[in-house]
Amino acid sequence: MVRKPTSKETARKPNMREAILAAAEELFATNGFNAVSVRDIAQAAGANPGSVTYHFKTKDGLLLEIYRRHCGPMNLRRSELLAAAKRVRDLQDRLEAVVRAYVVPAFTSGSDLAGGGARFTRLRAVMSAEGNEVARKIIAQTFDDTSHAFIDAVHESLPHVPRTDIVWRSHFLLGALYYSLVTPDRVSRLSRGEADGSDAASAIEQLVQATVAAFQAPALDQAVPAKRRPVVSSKT
Amino acid sequence: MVRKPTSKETARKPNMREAILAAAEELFATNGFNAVSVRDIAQAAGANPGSVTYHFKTKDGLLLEIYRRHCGPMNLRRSELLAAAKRVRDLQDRLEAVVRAYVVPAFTSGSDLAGGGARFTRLRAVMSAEGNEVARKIIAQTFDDTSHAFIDAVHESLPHVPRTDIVWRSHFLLGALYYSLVTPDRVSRLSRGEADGSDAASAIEQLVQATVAAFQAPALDQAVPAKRRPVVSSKT
DNA sequence: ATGTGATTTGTACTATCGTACAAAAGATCA
DNA sequence: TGATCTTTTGTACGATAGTACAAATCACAT
Repeated sequence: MVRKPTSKETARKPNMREAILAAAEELFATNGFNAVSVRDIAQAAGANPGSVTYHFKTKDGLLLEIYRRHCGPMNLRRSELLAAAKRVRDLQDRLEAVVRAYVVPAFTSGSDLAGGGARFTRLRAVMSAEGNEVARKIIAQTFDDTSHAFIDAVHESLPHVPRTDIVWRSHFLLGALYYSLVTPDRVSRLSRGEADGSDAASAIEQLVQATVAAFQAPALDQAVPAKRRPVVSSKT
Repeated sequence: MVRKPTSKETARKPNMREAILAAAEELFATNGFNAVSVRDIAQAAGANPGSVTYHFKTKDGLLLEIYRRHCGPMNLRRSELLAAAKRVRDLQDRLEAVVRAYVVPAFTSGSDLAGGGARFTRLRAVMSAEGNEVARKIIAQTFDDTSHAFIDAVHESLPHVPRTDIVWRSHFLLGALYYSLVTPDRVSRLSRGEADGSDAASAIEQLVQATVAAFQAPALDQAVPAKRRPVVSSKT
């Protein structure tokens, strides 16, 4: 409707397919999958609803393509950073480098996809929360390898911590990472404006620092030696 | 149970209202708000779709009532546990008790609502991820007080850590907490069966231990060079 | 310029959504 | 019992969902 029969020189539409992907990514990441209609996406991309069907066949197909578009580059970037991190000699520094190799690609773009890192990570967070079927399949078969590699690398830096504990803590890391991208405003609010939750650099530094410390916590087995128990007693 | 006396005040029938609430809570928590239809809820509760409208007027009203049902008891429980935790003398033990006061009510039932703790927390996680409007309003005005009280309590145990850092780390804690309830299977999978992600006791212990360590991490200020003060720029 | 294949548009179809509302069924008490 | 209030049922309505598809339009090699 807003279409203007201007000359072809002015605003040349580079690629409608890309516009649809970008719009869908943004809308899915902020509102969830089911809350966004194909018409919403088309409108945001300045396209026709039928165009979405043409390029991606179904709404699920569109989501699938978004994943396909990002998974490769992000995992590649993680592998590179992880490989580099493993070459750090000092164990303490290596741990931090390993954590950073996991965190940084999630916040920043890992390829030519403009600023896609944080947006795609947020998308994954939302799809994960919604229990989206399409997402779950891809995630499990695409990211588990990376996660295992990450866990192993952390374990190498912390041989005295049981692998189980490391799995838990890396799980917490991912949850914290997701949540930081989902509701950054909460950080700003709770800090009474002293911190900006949507500042990626701050988020990364804070997350890396906190996570390294969490990984370095004593193993759980010997940490609960029957001394502590008093406060948690009440139960229903 | 099968009392004979009739009093208009007490509700003791096979309450359909309760069944609808429980079914909605479960379905929303696992599939998100928009993916679940009123008819799905009615069917799961063994009720008629019209019954949902009768009791809760709208779908939003149903979600609202779920929140109303849980917020009070959970915050009350947290306040009690936090008050008890603050009486712990040893600073190290107190910090752990404070964290536990925040974590435990999220995993376990805080009232007579059967096993509602974890389910409701998961619901909150999902609504948060979906950016649900109804949820956001209630959350901000109901949980921010609790969060501030928690942050202050942590800060008292760690006076040398800037409040901003504590806000970030408590934010990470909530993210980790949410994610543990959203995809517990991931923990089981990544640990190759050695850990059970859906075991609340393990999750609590792991989360408390990791979080205490994260809170105790050195302050960030000296870890990050200058170049701070980016101020909140208007975002999209 | 023209033909050809790729893309975009407009529209229509069916299914399902949230919600409304009248009638049926229970419950309560004079 | 019959009157009255509460709850449940059944059904219907308008809106919107995902998708299909033919017509219109565009890009470009010839």
